[in-house]
Amino acid sequence: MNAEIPTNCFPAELVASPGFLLGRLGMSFKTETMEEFEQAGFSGYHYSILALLDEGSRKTQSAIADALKYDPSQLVALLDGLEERGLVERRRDPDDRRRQMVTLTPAGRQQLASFRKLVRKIEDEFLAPLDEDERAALHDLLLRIAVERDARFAIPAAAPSAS
Amino acid sequence: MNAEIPTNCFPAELVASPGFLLGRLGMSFKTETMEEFEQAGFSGYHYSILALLDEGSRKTQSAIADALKYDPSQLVALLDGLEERGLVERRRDPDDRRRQMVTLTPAGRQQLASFRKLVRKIEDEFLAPLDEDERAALHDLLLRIAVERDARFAIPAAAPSAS
DNA sequence: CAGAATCGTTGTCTGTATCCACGATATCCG
DNA sequence: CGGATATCGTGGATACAGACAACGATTCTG
Repeated sequence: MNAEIPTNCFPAELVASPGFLLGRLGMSFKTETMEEFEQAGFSGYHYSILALLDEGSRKTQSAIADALKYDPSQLVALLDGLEERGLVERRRDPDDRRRQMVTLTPAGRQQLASFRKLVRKIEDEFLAPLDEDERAALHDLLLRIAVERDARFAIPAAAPSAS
Repeated sequence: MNAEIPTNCFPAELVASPGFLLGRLGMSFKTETMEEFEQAGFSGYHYSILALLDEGSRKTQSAIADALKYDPSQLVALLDGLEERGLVERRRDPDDRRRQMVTLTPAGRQQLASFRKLVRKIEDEFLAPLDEDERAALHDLLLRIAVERDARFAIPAAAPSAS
């Protein structure tokens, strides 16, 4: 009858579910972002770390791991990568020599700016079918869900009116 | 120093990004769903397969794999699990004995109903902070992005009374 | 000062997805 | 009709990230 309904389409009942779409699109976005970052020799995790460091100046590794919900052992390798490229510095906290204080270097800040540009590009492509208002609406809806589920999403009011 | 900004919160610049929220929430939803299904002795993939079979009656394994973007070898194990429980049947297509025609059994249909209830529950909890209209708005926005990115999301017109 | 706790680090381990090779069957083409 | 080639489902091997546990160094507690 209709060659228009190729067998290869999703079950309508799944497509009708916001959760399913959320899962698929979220995964999709994450994958794409990761690919773009890897193509640049980094991972999305690196960006998150740099962004975090840019806000609160000095952080210990456990603070970073805690904020981003990364496994501490995972964080070691990530910071190694960043340090090798001179984007962050690790120094022992003189007050507590168990701790490593991680700080952003000027080169790190520069790299962060580059990351931001990349992320904006990816996001812009991804949200292409939506206009400005719709993107804002989407963000609002998602944020409300997120905050409900994890207090870490709550904006500290001091947000620098990004974009 | 500032108890107001607990160190364990996300960078504002990430929270301000719809893409970041999408990725996090999508992953979160997927994980939760998977946990719930595993707790019932299944995986989310099983649900997708059953839902797909419920729509187009007879499907070959490659058609399923193609529609759901599963690896064929992955599908084997999934169908094994479903078949062991008597939820689907595999029969050689007499017209092409290479093919396995997979069909839903009555028990499979029953299990599918149970899955639907479970999914509805999970989704309802997840979207708790949103009312009906907002959920619809969210779904609409996500769907538009999804369709743009993958034609398989296009609804075959036979779905709601729309069209 | 002794014991317990914390921090960063290393190594391991498990589960998952991806990729490849195989037997069976079907199609194509001489 | 027959041999080469392609497709389908299957099983096995591989690669890989994420979770977990053990360790030295340091600090805190009593």
